[in-house]
Amino acid sequence: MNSGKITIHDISKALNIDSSTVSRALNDSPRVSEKTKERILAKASELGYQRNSLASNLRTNKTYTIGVVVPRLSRNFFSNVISGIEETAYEKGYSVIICQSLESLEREKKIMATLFSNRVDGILISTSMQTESLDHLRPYLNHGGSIVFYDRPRYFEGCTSISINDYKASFKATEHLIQNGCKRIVHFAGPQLVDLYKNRKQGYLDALQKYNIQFDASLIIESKLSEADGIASTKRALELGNIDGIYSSNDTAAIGAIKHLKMEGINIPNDIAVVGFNNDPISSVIEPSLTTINQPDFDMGKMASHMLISQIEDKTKVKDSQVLDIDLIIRASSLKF
Amino acid sequence: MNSGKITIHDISKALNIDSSTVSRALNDSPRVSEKTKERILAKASELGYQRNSLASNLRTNKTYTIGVVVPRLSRNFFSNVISGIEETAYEKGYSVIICQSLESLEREKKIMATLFSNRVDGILISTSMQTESLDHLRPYLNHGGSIVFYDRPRYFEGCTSISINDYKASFKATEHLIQNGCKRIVHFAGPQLVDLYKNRKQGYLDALQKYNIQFDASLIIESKLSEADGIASTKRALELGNIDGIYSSNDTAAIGAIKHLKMEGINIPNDIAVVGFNNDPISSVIEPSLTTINQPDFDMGKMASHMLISQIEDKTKVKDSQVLDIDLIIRASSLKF
DNA sequence: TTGTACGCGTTATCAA
DNA sequence: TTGATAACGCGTACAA
Repeated sequence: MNSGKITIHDISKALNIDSSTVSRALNDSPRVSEKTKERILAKASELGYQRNSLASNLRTNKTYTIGVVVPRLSRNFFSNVISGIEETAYEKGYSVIICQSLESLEREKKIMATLFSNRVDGILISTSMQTESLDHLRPYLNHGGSIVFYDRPRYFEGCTSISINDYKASFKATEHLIQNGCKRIVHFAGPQLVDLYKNRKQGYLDALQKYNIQFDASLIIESKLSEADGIASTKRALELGNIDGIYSSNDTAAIGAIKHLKMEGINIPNDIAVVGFNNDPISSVIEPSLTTINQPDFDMGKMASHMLISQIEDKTKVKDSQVLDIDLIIRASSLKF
Repeated sequence: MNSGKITIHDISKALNIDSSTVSRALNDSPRVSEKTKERILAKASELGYQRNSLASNLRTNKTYTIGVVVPRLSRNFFSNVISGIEETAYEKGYSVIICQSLESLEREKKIMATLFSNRVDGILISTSMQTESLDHLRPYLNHGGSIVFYDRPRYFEGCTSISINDYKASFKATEHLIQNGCKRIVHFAGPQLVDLYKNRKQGYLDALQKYNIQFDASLIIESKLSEADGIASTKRALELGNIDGIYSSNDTAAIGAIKHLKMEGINIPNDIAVVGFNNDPISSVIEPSLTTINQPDFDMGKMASHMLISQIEDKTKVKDSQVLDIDLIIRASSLKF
């Protein structure tokens, strides 16, 4: 009982051994005889001793904790990334503090201050959509902290990033539609202030160019890519006439498209083929099942966590940013007969 | 630059003011004159001072951190709960440490030790499927920590729980099938060592009884409720003959059922109606769309977080456990003509 | 192998 | 209103 207030000094007194020896024993130092080590460990568990990491961390200036800043936890993609992060962190003996920016720069700044004051050993961050300048990260870096960007890569003072090759994925997706006979492909683009969506658009454009398909600016419809946006964009696309393919920057909007096309009695894929991006669980369930890009979310989290921890533990080795490849998952929505 | 190593002593020296006064100023204590307060704050930001919470926490024995133990982050339900937890915690000035047990008791024990040693102010936990005894929580409680159980309620030493009325929800779901003409309803039950699944089964049983439908033990098929389990269970159900309804303890298995029934050319809902549990995003997309139980996951997280923090901040007030109500979302899979 | 002595950065207590 | 001092619990040079 009352096991929480036991300190090394209590063990020290109970055994008439100096607290420094107790400390060494608990840290399994070789500079303590096996015999006293055993006595100490026995007493520790008898008293229900639990180390106070606060004191230990203060003393050693090391917390075995990493901070994760995520735009929004409830998005499937991010929660899978975090799941991966947590897994690797756990294996390496690190705890994970999670904070959501909700795409707000102000929150992101507060979060950085909190993580700093808690002296986390490193930070994994996917910056908010509002974040342009990265000045608020500087104090933490100057302090000697390590930062790795995930999902949304940034170039910043020797920090590394881990992300997905959006351009290439997008190129592949568009190419796939072309090879399945599409000539007039509408692109549902995301907010162009986000690099990731810019890259997806560029991949689309370059694929068209490679196959000598003439570019028509009206075929690019920008939105925030919600399901409702997908429906609205589809309506606009149908008004353009002669559309035979839709490539959406995410699955959510693509699902909207499929729903609307079905309602209009348009055959997918023969009249209009559809390709999405993300490989949401839904994409395999909807009918017709949705061709899409699979992102290695879980693995991305594992790798990010791995990169960060190896940077924390071996500062000398400068690592390179990583760009993960992506798979095109071909399903019914794009295979014309 | 080098802004990380600034302590209150540096400010103290630079201004020739004692560090205790600096500390008071930084904590906005009323016992410092406005004038010196201003000077101190100015100097602090000039030097790029960042408080060291480790030291502060050690001294005050308070961390403004709560630990969350979750069986599996990548499940939609849990990530939404955590999203809610994080939201309320952030509002109240608490950070959140997240740990996954992956349904392993061994991991859960380690996690408890870590959270304890980090002196988190409170813990929100959904115990693993392997967890029967709660002895590993005792040291933390004795220490004076607060624990709130979420999703999977437990009775334990004055701790409170927040959960969902699984029994009632299950009763409702089964009743709905009966009222739609089902006479022989198969129940996909989850692992019966988990209370939650026990309650769901009981709700099913009691609904049958209320409507004088004779009980047939072979109609209850237990599994871990993966999609593959759902398919396997459906095969077994079909062998039983004369089935006209399936009530599954989660959507995942229900989706498996729908897929298999469609493959067999069985009409849903006219031949066999299907009801799930969880209101996964998929449930509204699959065809036919799935009737299911909606759980207020995000709100549950907010409330859990709220309960815990108010317990932390006002130990005297003993709160009651909460049971949240649930909605039956009626869709195409259960409406017979 | 063990003990001595001190410091990590902050805050609480007491005195001025 | 401010200053001096000790204490939170642990880890580590250094000495023995």
